[in-house]
Amino acid sequence: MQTEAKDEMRDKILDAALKRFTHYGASKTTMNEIADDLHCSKASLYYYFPDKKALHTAVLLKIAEAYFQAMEKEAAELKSAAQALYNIIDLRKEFISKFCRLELFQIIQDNTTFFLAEKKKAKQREFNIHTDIIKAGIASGEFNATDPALIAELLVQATMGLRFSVPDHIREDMDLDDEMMDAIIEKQKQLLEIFIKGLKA
Amino acid sequence: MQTEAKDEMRDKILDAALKRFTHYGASKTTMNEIADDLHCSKASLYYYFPDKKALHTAVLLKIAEAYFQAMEKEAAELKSAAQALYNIIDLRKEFISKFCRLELFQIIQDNTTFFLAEKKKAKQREFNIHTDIIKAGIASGEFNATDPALIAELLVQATMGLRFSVPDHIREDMDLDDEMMDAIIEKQKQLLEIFIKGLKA
DNA sequence: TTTTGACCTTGAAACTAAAAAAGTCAAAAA
DNA sequence: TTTTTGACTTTTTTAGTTTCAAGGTCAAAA
Repeated sequence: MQTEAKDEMRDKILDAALKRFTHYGASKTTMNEIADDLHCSKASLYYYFPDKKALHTAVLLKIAEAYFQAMEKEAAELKSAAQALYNIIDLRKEFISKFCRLELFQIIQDNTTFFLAEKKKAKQREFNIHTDIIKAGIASGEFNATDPALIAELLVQATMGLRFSVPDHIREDMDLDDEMMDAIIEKQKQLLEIFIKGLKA
Repeated sequence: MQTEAKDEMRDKILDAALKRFTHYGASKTTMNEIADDLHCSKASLYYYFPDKKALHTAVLLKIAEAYFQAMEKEAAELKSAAQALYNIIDLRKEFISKFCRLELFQIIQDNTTFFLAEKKKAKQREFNIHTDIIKAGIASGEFNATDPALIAELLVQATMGLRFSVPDHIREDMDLDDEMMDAIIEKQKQLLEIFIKGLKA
């Protein structure tokens, strides 16, 4: 069966690409370099991916999948809804630290219909995870709210927004140093604390 | 006395510049155009302002002053702390709608030591206003919190952050259409609602 | 003290050429 | 038949250059 071997090669390409991207950034990585790493020809890459953008997208989708699965695991195994929300903040930090060098922002800036749709799906998935956690919190009597979905969206957006409003200037590459990162995480947790209090009221 | 007349001319220049900036954007406005509007020579402008950036800065400081004074008035006349916080959201919207065409972002991107310091001062002033409102809320028994300054900073940053996290993409010029603007204001008020509940707990 | 015309200087577009990387394809290999 | 490849074309990026509008200066005038 051809598809098995094909999927395997596809995966090898994704791994090689991810390595290059994390090390040198997506924009500085050429198709030839990836091919050389794999000891194959550039033309082979084009047998598996229609173009460079498709490769970028596939890499991004792959790591996004890992991110969401980690979150979903957190949500599934939760003991306390509040604790799950705190843990997700740390999870997100880990993810960003790990993959910030990819220059995802470049890919994410792409505003084609396809990509806007993918972004929307990803946002929705994150909202849903939070909705489930908040629902669990309501069910257990930990929280008190009527519209979990609305609350979840608001919480995610308010938390993410701090990433932009806490730094005193937004760098072009949207990158931030460790110190700033920690300051943001700290603020996110402070906000979550008040937010949770608000949900208990 | 020369300073009086000088200040008057300086003000006329600022008004003319503001008009041009709001109509065509700061980057599309030339010193010659401003001079022509005032029926004076470009060289005259340079008698009052050392360079174009100084003019930009002076215009920005002028409208910022009006913005802060409106906020401070709101804070001074407050009946309910919660209501004051809601009103400030509307005040901010009004301000942004009015001056978004200036292309302030360009000026704000300037990261010289001087400008970073000015930005810091402005942020601090906004924090202070919020701190005072929250302190008033605590004093009146409306809120229950131990660190008003920390809460104020968090509230401002969380609110402002929504400006970036609610839109599905951040435009280069940081501009947003009316529809998006309304969505953001709505979110800001929702957040404020929960935030205030959290402060009452 | 303030204004100005004439002048100098600078920086952002607008081209250009060269290089590098993206992308294609017919033929070979598996 | 599926996969791979070298040799090829096309597109994009970069670096160098020119040009011109806009920024900025100054000595003289008002």
